[in-house]
Amino acid sequence: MANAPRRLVIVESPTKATMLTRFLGSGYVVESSRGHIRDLPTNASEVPAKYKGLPWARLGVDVEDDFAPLYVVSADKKPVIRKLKELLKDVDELYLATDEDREGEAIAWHLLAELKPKVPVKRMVFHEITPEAIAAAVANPRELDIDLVDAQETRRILDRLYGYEVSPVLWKKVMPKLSAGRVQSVATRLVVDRERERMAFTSASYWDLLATLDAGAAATPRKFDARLTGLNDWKVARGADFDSDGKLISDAFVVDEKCAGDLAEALKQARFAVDSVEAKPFTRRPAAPFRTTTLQQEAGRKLGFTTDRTMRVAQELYESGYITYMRTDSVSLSEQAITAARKQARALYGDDYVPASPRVYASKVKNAQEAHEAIRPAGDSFRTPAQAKLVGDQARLYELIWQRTVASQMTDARGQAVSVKIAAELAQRLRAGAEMATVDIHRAVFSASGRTITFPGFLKAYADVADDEQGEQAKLPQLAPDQHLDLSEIATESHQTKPPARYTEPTLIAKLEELEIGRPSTYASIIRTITARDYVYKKGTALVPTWLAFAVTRLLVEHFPRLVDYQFTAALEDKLDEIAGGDAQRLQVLNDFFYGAPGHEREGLHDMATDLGDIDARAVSTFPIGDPEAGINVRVGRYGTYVEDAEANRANVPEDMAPDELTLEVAKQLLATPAGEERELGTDPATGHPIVARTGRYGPYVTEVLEDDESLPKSKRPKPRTASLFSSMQLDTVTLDDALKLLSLPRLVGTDDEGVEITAQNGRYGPYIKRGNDSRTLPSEESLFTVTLEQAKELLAAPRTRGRRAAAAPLAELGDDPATGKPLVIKDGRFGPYITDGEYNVTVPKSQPINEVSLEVAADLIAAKRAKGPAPAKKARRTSAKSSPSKATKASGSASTSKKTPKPASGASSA
DNA sequence: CAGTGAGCGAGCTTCCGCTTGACTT
Repeated sequence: MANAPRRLVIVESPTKATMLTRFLGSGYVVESSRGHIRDLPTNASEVPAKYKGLPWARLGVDVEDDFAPLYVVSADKKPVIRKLKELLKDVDELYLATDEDREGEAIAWHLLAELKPKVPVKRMVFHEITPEAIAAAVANPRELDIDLVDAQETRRILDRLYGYEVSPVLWKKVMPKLSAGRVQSVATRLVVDRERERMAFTSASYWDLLATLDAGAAATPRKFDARLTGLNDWKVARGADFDSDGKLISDAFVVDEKCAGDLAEALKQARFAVDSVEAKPFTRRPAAPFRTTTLQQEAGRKLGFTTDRTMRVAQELYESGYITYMRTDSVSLSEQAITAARKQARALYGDDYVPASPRVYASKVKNAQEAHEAIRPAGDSFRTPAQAKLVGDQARLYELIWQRTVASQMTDARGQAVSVKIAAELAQRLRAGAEMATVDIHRAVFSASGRTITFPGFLKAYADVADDEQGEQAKLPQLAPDQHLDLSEIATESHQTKPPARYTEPTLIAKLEELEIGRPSTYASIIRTITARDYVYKKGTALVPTWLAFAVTRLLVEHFPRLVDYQFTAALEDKLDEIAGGDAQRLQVLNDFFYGAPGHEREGLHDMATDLGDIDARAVSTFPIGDPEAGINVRVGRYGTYVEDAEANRANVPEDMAPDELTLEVAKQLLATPAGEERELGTDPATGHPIVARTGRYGPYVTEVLEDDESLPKSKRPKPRTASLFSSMQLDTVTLDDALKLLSLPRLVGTDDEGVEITAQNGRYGPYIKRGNDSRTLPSEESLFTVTLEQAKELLAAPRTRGRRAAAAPLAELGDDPATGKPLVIKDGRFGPYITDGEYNVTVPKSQPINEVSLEVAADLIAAKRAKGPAPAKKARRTSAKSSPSKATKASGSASTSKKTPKPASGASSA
């Protein structure tokens, strides 16, 4: 007993660890890493002190040394590492059982690098948790796949370089805090491009007829509907016959309103008879079991869940053991699951509903990594929804998953598709069409179709949305050619072609999956990111782009075209596969991406993100509305989006107005309406001008309304007096008296001995007095009205550096810097407490309590600052792209910027 | 996007993929 070897098995998910513990029994300790355990530092606070100040610290990747990454264990991962190290002390072997995909392999490698185990290490993989699978995994360990780890690291570094080099371009050219990335920027572009299609779309209108026909008392159903589809021997135009410009693209006949009305009238006298009946058998196969994206789509369509909600509920079901892992790109079921599904289908519906051999589904996802199974009920016999005894969202989502899984192992549905054509001969020819092309119509053709299910097969268990809609199709009676029909009702219907629909959360994610962008674990967060950045917002379920998204997308498309190319990620995936297969070098991939391929240095990210002179910030944010000749633009500004005409008149664009709603007419209307809310306070008795209170860019203010003399150019028109409210006043309570008082500013305080005027006024930094070019801040807003000439002269006589600054004593005096002899003090500044020696300033780190800052620490901080130099010198740009991939690696330091740690195989053979 | 005078210490924002954080007497 005591001699039996003890093993630590590390998996990624705690839930999986619990399940595994049950199967492995004594001798095994199973613990989880909870995902990745370390990563590149996200910001300066995560960069270890010894790397601070290095030019590449911001990136966490030393782009000058073969893109060596700097990895740190973030604060929330430290306890995990501590726990694992603790457990490692008492075992004889370590099994790294992270997922068998790129990320999982990398997690295993990071674990190895961080835990530095002294015991033998094995890499173990399994895709399903069954006794057999686990036994096989234990019996067949392998070594860590360093090429696969390399592929992951390349992906990680490239994403970092993209995100952290391009985002700052947006800060400079569009707005601070914006972001760009390989995934989010394409997601945003998709939504923007779709909106552009909608804006360019021209609708076409056409008409048709809907006839209700009576097949006689013996028929069931007796009445059915048929739609006009032909006239004489021409096809009648439908939506598909028009293109996005509203132009007819076929030789179909377009029925207009008059024609439709005339036809309806004429057809009341016509003879209707069945022309042809066509019946075709059809079969339908069940859909594959769920993977993450299809679950999100179906939960959205059938249950109305957002992707976030779907994933949250699925996580709950997974953690409580009801379903298998929910972040997967695989549609394959384990043997165990196939057996369970077939057994359940047979028990519930009978032998006829289960095919002779199991159905096998292959993944259609191109970059699928298949580390997990499809999403299905857990276990080797499924709990039916009733047995599961779940409630609420969990019950609904479980039922959906259960149905889809069981149905996926059931037989095809079979049925008959019937399509009927009915001809109506007009008693009199009808003349239709406009002057140029009039035609005679003598015959109208109507069509009706219906589907009947003869054997439901899998539909017994699971009907998808398409089936539901077809279920609503009216049944057709038995009909025979030449059978006479009576017209019961006839109605004209008008139709318009519709622009392409906006993306919804699930359809956007499905599109990203098709483009191989993003992973199951990130689909829901992609939506969160582009929403949080205000690139898109939801209108109902539709994703609508903002004008900000238009501006950002335009900048990227015009200046970083390669990075937002829809094929970029797919091509990258190919490269990563080559690296994983040992057929490509990561260094070359990164070099080409960052510095440009040899001879194409200009196309490297580094040059593109550095030379910003070409990017015209104003142009990027300006979009003409309608005809550019109209001179009306929509512009994305710091304070929101507005429209502007040639005379610089401006009006805000309401936040909930979708870009495709902002037509030229709407823009003109916006410009014609006075902006924003305002409150009329009354009339200035002195001038007769109305006085209003408004909220502006700098907060609430009052102003007088002058009649606009349209004949003068804007710059020549008289400017109305304006004044900010005092902080004691509010927009909805300010009175006319207050306003008049405010508008009386600036106040002439008096004239000094030299005859120079001293005035009191309110400004950007608050109240102040002014004498020529000299000024002093006043203590309060009220003092604008009370300050006397004497007080003003006194203020002006004092040096301006007095006042606040002199009053602000240092928070602490630390003593003299041993290096320079200068006194070090802590002062309170706009950005918090900082240490200064009079020349250099350093903000006190947040983690450091001010009263505990020692002289030594302060001196070190100042010294570090001094070492950086007085002004951050412009980074010298590399002139030669690296072309020698085989450079000596950096001396392997403790911070593990070097990747060449020995393989775990070192101890794999433990005999 | 209402207009208006100074002078002081900057430094941060951001990526994509893995995963679930937790307590206290």
